[in-house]
Amino acid sequence: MISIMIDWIRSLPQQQHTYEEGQHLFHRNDPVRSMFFIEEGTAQLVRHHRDGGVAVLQRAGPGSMLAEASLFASAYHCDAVAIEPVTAMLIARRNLRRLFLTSPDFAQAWAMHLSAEVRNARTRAEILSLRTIAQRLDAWIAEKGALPDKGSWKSLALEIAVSPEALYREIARRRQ
Amino acid sequence: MISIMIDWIRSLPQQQHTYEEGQHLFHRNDPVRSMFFIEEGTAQLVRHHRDGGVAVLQRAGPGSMLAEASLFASAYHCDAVAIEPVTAMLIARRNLRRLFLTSPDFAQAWAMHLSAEVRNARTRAEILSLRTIAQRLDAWIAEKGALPDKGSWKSLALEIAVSPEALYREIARRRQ
DNA sequence: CGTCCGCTTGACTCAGATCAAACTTGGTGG
DNA sequence: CCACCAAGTTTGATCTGAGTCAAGCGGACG
Repeated sequence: MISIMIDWIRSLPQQQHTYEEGQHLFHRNDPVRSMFFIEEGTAQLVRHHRDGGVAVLQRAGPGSMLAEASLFASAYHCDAVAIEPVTAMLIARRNLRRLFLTSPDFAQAWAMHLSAEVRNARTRAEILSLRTIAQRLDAWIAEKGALPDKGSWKSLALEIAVSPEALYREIARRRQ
Repeated sequence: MISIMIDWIRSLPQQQHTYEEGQHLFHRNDPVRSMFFIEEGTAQLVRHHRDGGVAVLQRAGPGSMLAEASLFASAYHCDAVAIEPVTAMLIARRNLRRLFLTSPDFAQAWAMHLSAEVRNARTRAEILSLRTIAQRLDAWIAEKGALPDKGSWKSLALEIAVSPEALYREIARRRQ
């Protein structure tokens, strides 16, 4: 999906930036100047609540795009934070915009990418609307194919919004 | 947002259809032939689980588009059901596609619309990842501005995935 | 006037959050 | 090579928010 777009994006002027763990790539309400293309590391889109809690809107690993939804927006609608050292390609928004407006093929690839994001986000919401851990895990597995490897169960717990302990227990129960 | 696109869409050949309550506008895996523009009534995108439960991916009322994410997909990824009598405008996909590919302005409007859907869906997921009713209601209100009127609390409960009774209690608590 | 539906409230139950303590593992530095 | 540390995992005990069942209320509408 994204891979279709890479060729186009690579043809635009770009600038590489690195970010340390915990550093912000951008802040909510910042004017949108660049689009971010993650080459290494992982960044998260997060939103802060008045009660101090943070909610993760999206995790973006190598090969994914950050803030695709902002190409035609005037300001970012959330924060982007590196959760490990990140290398990112920055593409000036106006260049990407020009490409979009002049190349129908790129525009189509972009629309397909956005559509995939819509589906992803809706699927996540669908999973989160289930009431029990067992159901959420089933739905997650139905979507992704299989349970991930051991080291990443904690972040899976975060993704499906259950406590790690509860998820461990559910997994243990299934191993019976 | 959508209003920007209406003018364009209106210029295409269209066909009006009506659907009764409970009738399907399309089924999952059906080949995508048309895009649906709701004029009257309400339809829902739903997905069925093996355990018989249904999950609502999206509610679409008058003025909104159904299956925008399918313009470049080959098959629908969920079912669409009328939850009350629906009048919809059907636009042949190939016409909309041609418009997208030939009009950069329309393509931009379309991309903006998809971006808005991405944000909506992510916001919904964000709300659903909160653990208590109070938090979900706060987040919902922060997003939409205010508590809806009395007749629609039940569907609000559905949207934030809590039982109606629990929501009523939370609202009552706030009226103290 | 009766029926339907959304709302209200009570009582009970339980899945899962939270706190807590141990155990596995990989990596780091002495 | 080993002590040590940090993360993730495992398991136990306790508590509570919210789901469920149930019974009653009130307005809309044929």
